[in-house]
Amino acid sequence: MAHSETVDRILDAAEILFAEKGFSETSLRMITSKAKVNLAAVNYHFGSKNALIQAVFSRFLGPLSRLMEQGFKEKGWEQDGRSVPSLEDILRLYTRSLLRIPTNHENGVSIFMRLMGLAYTQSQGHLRRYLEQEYARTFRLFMHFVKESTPELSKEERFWRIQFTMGSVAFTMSSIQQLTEILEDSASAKADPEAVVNYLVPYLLAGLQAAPLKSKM
Amino acid sequence: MAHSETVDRILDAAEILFAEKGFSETSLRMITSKAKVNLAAVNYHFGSKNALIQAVFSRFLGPLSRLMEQGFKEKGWEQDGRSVPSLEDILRLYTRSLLRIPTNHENGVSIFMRLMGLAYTQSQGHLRRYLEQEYARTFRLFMHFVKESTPELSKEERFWRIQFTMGSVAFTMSSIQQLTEILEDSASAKADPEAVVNYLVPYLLAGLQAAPLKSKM
DNA sequence: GTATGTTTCAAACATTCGTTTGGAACAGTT
DNA sequence: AACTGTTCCAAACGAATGTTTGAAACATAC
Repeated sequence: MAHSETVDRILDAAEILFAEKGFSETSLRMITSKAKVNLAAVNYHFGSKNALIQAVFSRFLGPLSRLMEQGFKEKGWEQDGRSVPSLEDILRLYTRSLLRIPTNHENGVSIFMRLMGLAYTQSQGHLRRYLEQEYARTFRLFMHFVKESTPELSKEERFWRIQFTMGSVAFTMSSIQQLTEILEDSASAKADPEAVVNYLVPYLLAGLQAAPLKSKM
Repeated sequence: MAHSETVDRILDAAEILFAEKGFSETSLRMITSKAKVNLAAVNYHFGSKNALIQAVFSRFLGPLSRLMEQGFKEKGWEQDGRSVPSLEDILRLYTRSLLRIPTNHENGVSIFMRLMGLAYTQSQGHLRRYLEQEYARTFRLFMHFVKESTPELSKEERFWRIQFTMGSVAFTMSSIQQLTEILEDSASAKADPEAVVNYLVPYLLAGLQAAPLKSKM
């Protein structure tokens, strides 16, 4: 249940394989052979494959939630209070929290982002439900801040812009590995997640703050 | 091979189920029972499940490519020529082409967009290869126009912004069905793909044209 | 040392998967 | 009528899946 050598090995192997191939395309046998544990270990320690998938996520999500809420407090932001952080501050806090998730592997951050992208697009019913339940609080907080920072937008327009924003993040992060490889072939610079975020924030900021379209062309 | 009642029924059922569940999560038996044809019909007419997946895409991509190239010619844009369309014109042309793909079902456009999103995130090797090969021309044309319209951006910055843009489109469209349902619950307006595009274009435009970040915070 | 609770392991389980098979049904031609 | 090529269909195939089993191995306590 709690901590164990075997449990960690399974989680380490699983998160890598899930990120590489997706959930359905990764079999328990791939995981257990990569982790060098017995096949039955997954069902023994986690109960089922779906439970393992959720366990992989919660190992990331726990620390991430704590990082974000800690950031709120440090900056003195309160949901009920009157302080209204700027959009850039909000985006910076969220992206920086993402980048600072503690992980085992070197590419842990990339892996987690890829997993989040997969979770959103690959419509695994149980996972979506789990994330919504586990993350409703953090997500609503983000919505709240965006709302206070973009009072000029209509409710609908703001809703869609948040979707576009999440789409950029999820999609980019879900393919960040392949993308950086493409870029490193042509250009010379090594593109780590931190650099990508520095490109991402101004883009998202401009999109969220854009003047709405008045009339259709 | 060519046209047949059975072939169409299989394609119709397959594209809906793929869009709903994903490729790996959809079995041939689900498809054939929904299409009310024999299980062996898929392998008889298409050869394999992977070939069926590609057939589903080519039924969309053929008309889409023709719509886009027709748009280029109508506007007098040429890849080698000197005419430099504005970014907004480019985005408008691409999104309008997407919206005008001829389909059988009522929600055909949403289905196709969802499929494109899945194709990009769900790393189906064969499908990615097929799309890159089939679509290289159209994609490079888009890159070319964006490059000419954003001369102030560095090569790297432009690369990433194009990724962010594609992410917004792919992600939003891949979940447009669920998202509109959410919105229709809270708000009253019905959000069809055309309306979403009218929200999307200004957002993307602003992001692509944003001033690059000078220094890291 | 014996007993107890936990973890590991090889083997088997039942299902489901994509694919193949061989003949029936059908259409068109000679 | 007899032949030919295409399409359909029930049935089966082998492989792979997630899960379960029951005994072995291990550790810890009495």
